[in-house]
Amino acid sequence: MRAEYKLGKLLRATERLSLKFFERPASELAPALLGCVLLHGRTGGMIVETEAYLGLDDLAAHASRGLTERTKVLFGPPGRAYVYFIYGMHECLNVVADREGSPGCVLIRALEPLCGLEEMQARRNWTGGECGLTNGPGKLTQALGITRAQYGARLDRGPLTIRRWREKPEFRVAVTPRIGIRACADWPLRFVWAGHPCLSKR
DNA sequence: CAATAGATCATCT
DNA sequence: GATGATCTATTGC
Repeated sequence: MRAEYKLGKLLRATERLSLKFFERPASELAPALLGCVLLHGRTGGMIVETEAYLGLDDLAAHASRGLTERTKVLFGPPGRAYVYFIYGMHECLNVVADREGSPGCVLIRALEPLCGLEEMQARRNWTGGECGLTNGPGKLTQALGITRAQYGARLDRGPLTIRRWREKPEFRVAVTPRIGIRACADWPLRFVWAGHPCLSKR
């Protein structure tokens, strides 16, 4: 676990990603996003858990049902935010992967909080440990203030961005089946920073 | 501890 | 009209 960063210091310690970075299959982008930093406004954290959703053949993926009003951003260019509302209560953030027309995406499932902890605590009304702020897909969107208002936002720059460290952290990646789905439940498409304390609960 | 229930609504059948 | 890429509180051992 790292100490909290001031926003300026975090920005200097990291660098922008190009839109090209996101233009690869979701199964490759998902592990590549581990260790990157997700920022929204003055709040943010390091990505420690992701899941890949592949598209038409992956019946667990929203895009497998085809192009609809909700999923249209998945069929567009990569590096955009796919935010959807679920269980009448939660928003989930995905990163659009792959080329235009190939609707792969990566679900961001957990962060290590790095920046704007107080603001995140207030949004979550949370008084427990730091990891509890962002160790789940619904929790992290609430903590960072991400909603469907960010649907389609580009992630290479702007208020909602993903950046990478100038000095890449060392860690091991573990792969498991995805969580909370029925179809394709045994496909090994969940990627985690092995042993990290901020992973989501089973 | 683990299991379960309840919250709550956009989306698709 | 049923379901769901979830979270929290509560119940039960």
